This record gives sequence, structure tokens and C-alpha cells, in this order.
Amino acid sequence: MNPALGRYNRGLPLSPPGHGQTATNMSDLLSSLNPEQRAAVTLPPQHALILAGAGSGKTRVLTTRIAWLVSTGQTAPHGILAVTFTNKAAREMRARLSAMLPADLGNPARGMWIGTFHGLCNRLLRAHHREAGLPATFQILDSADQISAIKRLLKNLGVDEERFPPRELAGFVNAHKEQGIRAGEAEAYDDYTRRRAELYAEYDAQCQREGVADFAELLLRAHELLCRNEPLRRHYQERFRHILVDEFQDTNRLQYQWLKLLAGRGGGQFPEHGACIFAVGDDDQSIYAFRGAEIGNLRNFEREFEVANVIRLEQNYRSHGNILDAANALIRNNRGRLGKNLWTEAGAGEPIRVFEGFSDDDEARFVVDEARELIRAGVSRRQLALLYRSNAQSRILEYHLLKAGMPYRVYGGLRFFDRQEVRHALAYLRLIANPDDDTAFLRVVNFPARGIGGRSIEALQEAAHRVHSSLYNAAAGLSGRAAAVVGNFVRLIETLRRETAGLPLPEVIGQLIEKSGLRAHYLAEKEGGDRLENLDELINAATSFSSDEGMAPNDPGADPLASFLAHASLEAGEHQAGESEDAVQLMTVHAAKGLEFDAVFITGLEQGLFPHENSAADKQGLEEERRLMYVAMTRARERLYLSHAQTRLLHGQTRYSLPSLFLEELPGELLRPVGGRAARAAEAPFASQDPAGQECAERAGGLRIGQNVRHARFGLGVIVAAEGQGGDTRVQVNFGAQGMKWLALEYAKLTAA
DNA sequence: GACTAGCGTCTGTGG
DNA sequence: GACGCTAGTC
Repeated sequence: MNPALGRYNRGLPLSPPGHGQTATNMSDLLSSLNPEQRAAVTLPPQHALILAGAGSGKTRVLTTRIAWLVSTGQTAPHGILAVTFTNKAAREMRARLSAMLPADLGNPARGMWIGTFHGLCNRLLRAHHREAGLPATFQILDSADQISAIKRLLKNLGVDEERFPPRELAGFVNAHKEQGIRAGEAEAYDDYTRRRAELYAEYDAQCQREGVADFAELLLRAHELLCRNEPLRRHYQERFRHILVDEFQDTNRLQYQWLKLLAGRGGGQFPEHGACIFAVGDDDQSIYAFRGAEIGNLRNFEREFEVANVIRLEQNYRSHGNILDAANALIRNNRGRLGKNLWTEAGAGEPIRVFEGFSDDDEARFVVDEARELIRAGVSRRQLALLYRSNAQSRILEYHLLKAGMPYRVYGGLRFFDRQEVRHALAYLRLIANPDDDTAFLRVVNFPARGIGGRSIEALQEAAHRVHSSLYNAAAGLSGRAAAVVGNFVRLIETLRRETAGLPLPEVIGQLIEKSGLRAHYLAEKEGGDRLENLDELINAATSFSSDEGMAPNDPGADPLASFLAHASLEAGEHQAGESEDAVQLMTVHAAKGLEFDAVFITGLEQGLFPHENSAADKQGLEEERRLMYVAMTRARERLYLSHAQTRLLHGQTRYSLPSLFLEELPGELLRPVGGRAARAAEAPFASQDPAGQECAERAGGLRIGQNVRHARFGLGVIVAAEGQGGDTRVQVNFGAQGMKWLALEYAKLTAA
């Protein structure tokens, strides 16, 4: 028994209810783990870092650790804080825990805090909104809301959007908040940045006035709350004995500070109250640097918390050997890894199949054909994943799946809560909850159209500016036509609020859809059918939300309306129908993290797409893309397909690209080209669509559009266009990283490659 | 003030 | 190829 244990046992029953029963379960659970996993689960209550490779049983270790801590009486459920990055991961953890622990201990509603950083901070801020300086009904701005709030701000201040693009400004604000930096503390060495910092301050002031908080604000505000409020900080530091963090490599600086503070390491305050942090992560799977994640936090954590226990989980239970070997070979090209090599007891398995299509259409056809074969061979549809780098790529795959009559399900993309009609309905709901929410106000003040045009809005904004109030409150101070039409709208909201007070949430939404005129509007619209269905689906979502007490992010007794709105902002995806249906799974590589499938297709493996051109420029960006590829490959259990296309429709234009450099980084002996590329290329030479290319092919000795060529200085490239005749023939060649060049055939010595 | 056509922008990933 | 924004018309 660890001597430190006594300290953590304070005030807890030594033998919690159900102890005997779970102890049996516990030993079963423990004996089903491998030695490293078991060591991790049963570590003494000290800070620990578990470097868990893909498919090494990370979630299992995390949840078993919690079950072990609770069922051995080292802490009450109350003392557990578990943080994840996605709602999906949080849900899975809850589900596994309730299966492992008896109902009275395993029910997360009984005091365990399990959730995403954003969800937990939201919960904290709701519970202590006064101390945090927020209204009880504060609303959460998602990224789209944030952009429109910034646009409105710039307009009000008369700032030129060209000089300060709203998206860029949003990025500036978020990046600073993620570093824990307020506008006043932002470093600015030039006028431009100084101005941006001023706008950051103005934006925050606007949010404060309107009672709204963006995503990053949730974290920053929660951090500041705990920093400033000593009794509160003490309360939570004493409460949470064990903080478990999933995907630690994805934490940004602010999240790390937040953890440090809760664990009693915030600048050395109250170390005696400190919780133990059990961090699980994999530096090779860090794919969120773009939103501020710092892999360095893994190392910082190890150093700053003097972590004595670092355990590596390297045995992979998921993939066959070839897949793992290929993934290992790929990731070895990254520098500065913490070091880890996955191995498996499963056999080598199938080779990795590589397909080169003439076009994205060709590629999609191959993928769907192959998927059909696999299904025929007995693979279930839901065990087939079609992965891509960006959401835009799903379209062509969907087209071919549809044509083949194969059920499929797309994750991500346009999310349910992002749909126009749903956002409109939610805006009404937000106004009922918080009339000061100007973003919501402007969204629906004239939707459906009710005669409130630009002039009235301008008058209203002036009035609001004069008396420093929200648009809603300023309505009373208007005169003339504006007063009449805006007054009608305000009365509509008032009526809604009055008549729906105390009603169950689904009924509130049902009424607002009717009385706002939304339903009538979409009924009259030619293609409003889908939108009406989505509005009904929103009512369903509210129904299942209300009945799902355990999932409510807030403490019991909290305003259900506010909780639902928070839920809609924080859990924008996931709420899609057909989850149970046996369908082929389509998603981005990012969305696939943490999942596994019997067969995986990684599509669009082309320079500029994967790795993406926005990242390929600098080395860090490229390494993140490589980790992304690593994540994608390690999703596969038995079969892995890699495909790319010579041409692809992008922005409505045909684009020619080279195969991804990641394909070259895989050991050739593990790969098998399929689809008879060589044979097909011989019988159907490329360059069919472009007559100029065809001519060029005839005249230029076999060179044609789509042809891979080599240039003495620029290296390998692909011909994308041709013009001119005879000795004047010029071709445009895409040399990947070297850029796009126009070359005269006569002088540039291009050789077929 | 409502509605429409045409234009430009951009799809890089998520809470 | 989709959406948002603007200018022009009713």
C-alpha cells in the first residue's frame, strides 16, 4: 500500500457501497490487461504520463483507472475530474464507466465530472456566473456567431473590413485567448497589431454587453475565475483528487494552465491541495496545432510536475503488421518525437493497396466498387470507412455511393445545429433567454421578412449606441416607422417569452416555430421541405435532451433553456439520424481520430491536398500533416487502401496534382498497386478532355497533359496545360513545392517520368 | 423594403 | 460548386 494513500482517503468510506462486488469485477478487469496497461491503471496516486500509441487501449486504461480509483476507495466519484477533447470521447467514457461500476458509483450524475474542456468550463461558469461576471443566461458564440459579431463591431466602429478581415481578426482574438492573453496584455510592436489589440478589447466589451462568450472565452473566463477567487479555487482544488486528461497532446497553453491551477500548481499556490494528474497522450497523434495545441505540453508536464511515472503502451491490438509497419515507417520521418514503436502480435495480414485514378471521379468509382466487393465478402458496411482530408471531398464519394445504392453516413460537414433554419429557430430561443444577445436579434429581427429593413436597423443601432443598451432595449426609444415595425418584433418576443414560460422545452420550440412565422415561411418556399423536417428534428432533439438528465451539462435545477442552448453550441455535430443503420462511414481524418474500422480507404493522397498546401510550406505544418496521415492509417484493422487521382475538380476547376509525398515514404514492399493502373494507362492514354493537350501529345513526342515529367532544375512535375504549336509549344507544369511553371518545350529539356 | 441576378470568396481540420 | 454580399429593379 502506498504511504501517500492515507492522505487521499480522508473523509471517504473505506469500503464504498458495492465494494465487494466491484472488487471481483476489478480483478477481472485488471487481469484482462497487459502488464503495461495494468501498471498504468494501478499507479500510486502521483502524477503520471501514459504515452499510449494508436490502438494500444488508451481509453480502456483511462476508464479502468477511474474505476480502480473509485472501487478501491481511494476517492469518491465526487473527487474525479476527467477531461476529453470531443463529446464523443466523453460519452464513450461515461458509457464504459457505467458498465464497469455499480450504478451508485458509476453514474456520472453522482458527482464525477466528465466532459470536454469547453463543457466543463461552461458548467463552472454557469454555476458561478455571478462571480465570473456573466449573466445566468449567457449564450455561447460558435465560430460563425463570432465572425458575425465581429463584422457588426467593425461596422459600428466604422472600421474597414478590407484592412481588418473579420476572419483574421477572429483568429487573432482566439489565438490570444488560447494563450491566456487578454487584449490589454497583447504584445504589439506595430500600429497594425496595436489596432487589432484595440479591436480585440472592443470585441470583448461588446460580448460582455451582450452577455455572450465565444469558445475560447469559456476557457479563459473559467481560468480567470479560479485565479481570482480564492475560496472557489480552494473548493475545487480540494474537491478534485484525481484529474484525468485524455489526448493530452492536444491541450493548448490555456488548457494546460487551467489544469495546473486545478491541480494546485498555479504559481505554487496551495500545493498541499493538489490533485494527481493522470495524463494520457500520444505525441504522434497531435493533429490540432492549428487551433493552438502545443505538443510541448507533454514535455512541460513531465518536467513541471516532476512526473516519475512515464509508461509507454506500445502493443497495438488493432491493426495487422503491414499496416503498423507502414505507419511506423511514415512517422519516423518526423523529428523530435518522444519515441515509440508500435508492435502487434497479429500477423502481417494483407498488403496495403494503392490505387491511382485518372480523376477524382475515377478514384471514387474504384473506392465504391472495392467497397462493394468487401461487403460481398462479408465486411459489414459500418466497418468500412472512407476518409479524406477535407470535407469538400465527400461530395464525389457520396455521388458514387448514391449511384451504387449503398447506404452511407457522412460525419461532420454541415452540422445539424449549423443549418440556417435551425440557427434561426435557436436565435429566437436565445432572445427568449437573453434579449441582450444582439447577434441573435439581428439574425431574426427581419426573418421571416416583416418589413424591418436597413433604415430601421440603422436607426435602432444609433439609438442603442446613444443609450448604451442592447438593440432589444433600444427599441422603445425609436420613433416613426421604425418604432412601429421593431415594436412589433419586440412584442412578438415578449409574447413568446410569456406564453412559453414554464412549458417543456420541446413545446417552447414548437410554439416559436409557429408564432415567429418560420414554419409558414418555409412552407411557402419551394424547397422548404427539408428545412421543415429539420425544424421538427430540432423539437426531437430538445425532447431527447430533456429526457437525458445525465447528459445535461449543468447542475440539476439549472435553466433547461440555457442548458439546451449551451448543448447546441458545444455539441454542434453528432446529432444525426440513422446512427444505428448499417452504413458506410464517411468522414475527415480529423473526425476519425479515436475510431477504428475493419477496412479504411484514405482518398485524395495528392500533393496540395494531403499534405494540404496551407501546411506543406513549413516543416512543422508538414509534420502535422504526417501525423494526420499516421492517424488515418492506424484506424485500419485489416485492410488499408490508399488512393489518389491525377486530376481533381476543385473550386469548380480541374486541378492536376502529383501523388502525395507520404506515398513515397511508405516501404514499397508493403504496398500493392491495384486497379491495373499500368494496364489502364496503356489502353486509355490520358489527355482526353483537352484537344490542345492531345495535339501537344502528338507533336511533342509523347508528352501529354497529365504526364509526369522531370526537369533538370525543378525536379518532378506534372503537365497541367499546353498552348502554342510546333516550336512555340509551351506547357504549364506543376512542380509541387517548386510551384507552377510555364516552359517552352524547345528549351526546357523535359523527360517523361 | 423585398426580391433577384451576378459577382467574389473560399472549403483546413473542431469545441 | 455553395454561399454571402452587393447592386439593381420592382
